[in-house]
Amino acid sequence: MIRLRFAPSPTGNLHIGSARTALFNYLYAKFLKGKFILRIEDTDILRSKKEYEEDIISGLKWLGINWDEGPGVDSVQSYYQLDRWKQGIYNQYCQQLIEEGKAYYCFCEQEEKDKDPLQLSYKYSGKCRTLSNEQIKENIAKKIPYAIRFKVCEEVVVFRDLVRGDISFDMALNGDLVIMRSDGMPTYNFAVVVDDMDMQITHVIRGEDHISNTPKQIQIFNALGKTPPAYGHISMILGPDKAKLSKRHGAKSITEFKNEGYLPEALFNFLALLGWSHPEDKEVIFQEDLMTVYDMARVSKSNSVFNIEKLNWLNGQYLRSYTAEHIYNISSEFLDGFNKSLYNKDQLIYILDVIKENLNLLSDIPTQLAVFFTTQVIYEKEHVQLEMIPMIEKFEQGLRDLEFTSEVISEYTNNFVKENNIKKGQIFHNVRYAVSAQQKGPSLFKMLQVFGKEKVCQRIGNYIAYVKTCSGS
RNA sequence: GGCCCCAUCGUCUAGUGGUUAGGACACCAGGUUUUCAACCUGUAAGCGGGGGUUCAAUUCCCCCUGGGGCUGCCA
Repeated sequence: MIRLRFAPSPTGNLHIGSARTALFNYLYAKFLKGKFILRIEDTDILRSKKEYEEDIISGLKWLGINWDEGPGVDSVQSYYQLDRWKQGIYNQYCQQLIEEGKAYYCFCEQEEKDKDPLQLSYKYSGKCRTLSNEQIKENIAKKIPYAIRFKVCEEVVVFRDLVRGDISFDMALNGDLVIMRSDGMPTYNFAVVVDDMDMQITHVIRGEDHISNTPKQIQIFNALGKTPPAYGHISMILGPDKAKLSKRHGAKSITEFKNEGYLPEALFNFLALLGWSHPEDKEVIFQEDLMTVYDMARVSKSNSVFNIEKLNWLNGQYLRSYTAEHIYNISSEFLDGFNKSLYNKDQLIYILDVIKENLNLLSDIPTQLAVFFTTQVIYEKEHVQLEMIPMIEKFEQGLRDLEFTSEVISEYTNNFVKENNIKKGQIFHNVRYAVSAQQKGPSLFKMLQVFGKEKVCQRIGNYIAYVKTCSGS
């Protein structure tokens, strides 16, 4: 059975980098027809917060990344490390290692390494490795705080990375590592191993920043008598300055993308393309299709810069492919600011259909919509064309007898232009300005239809009056 | 400092010894359009440097350079 997992620590919101890691695991699990598991690594009690956990969970759900096992899914076991710690799981395995002589009590004080920046290569001496049972008992009796260290084997560890091939580390360069802190909590490297082992994880896809943790985890797996999973390390996402995208470097949370009007499908698609490519170079790919082709063999090794322009384009592709009704259904928060009594639902959907082509983000809606809701049009002298006034007056008169649909108005306008021998653009421009005081905007006839005859004629009248006042006649 | 990873247009990438080095975003030009956008067409733009191996290197090896990561009783 194939089992992959995403194991975030709730010490921050779900940001673009960890969302991508989750997505790669999810997609690869689906590609292999396996299970995808969500596990919360909350052993850092100081920095973990419930609100972050909620943000991560809701962010994943919003993106459409669903887990087969994990929080919110019925199960006998917990997928929170804190719970598992309370059940004594880590302690049990730790005890096993101590008994087998593979781990030991360490009474050394916590190292302070930040004094001398040049002396960075620090390695624990292994001082407590050789403590006798008596000394250990004595120290415990004296209530000297202790941690448990894992005896690192001084060997070369080689593993075959799913995306990079063979990677080797000389473990003689590492000191023994702490697996249980003096406060009784397991450290990351120990807890992941225990959990991945217990949960029978077969493949671990994670960020490149974990490469150097891998040999340590492999040794712990071996010490526990289990085979480690396959590891695949994906590249990092970089900011426009090519620095690692982190919270302080403008790594936006998924919630922010949502609030800014991005569609989950588009973000999902975009993230899948960041460090992976479709065998046929496709760019717009739906989730269901991704699941059938998402092979790790097509994951690229180098870091990638986050390119917001492409995300915007992709978002527009998705948005424009939707019906106006669907857009209406998903954009309520961007519609909230508008006076609902002005139009009914059907009219609003019609308006959305009119402005749809101008949309990249859901958040573009308010700007595009504004012209339909303004009650006051304020003209400016410099945009006025006095010489066109007689023509506009005539145009407006003809409008009064029309059935007020965009098709009819369009036909009328075409004939009007022909009969009066004027340029199309002139009439369009002036009418647009008269009814909206804007130089540009949505398709004119559709806009007129939405406004309705009464409002259109009234505004044109106002405009004519304004121009006449301006000209001082 | 030590260890590890990486290196194709501005950006995301295809490419696994012989290609006119392909696509996408952005850009620029043209078309279409009442405007803006969208859309269509086209242009421009790239293998970091130096050594090898080979009849032949973007592709394989080494060095340099550059970028990134790790070097915690954080994850």
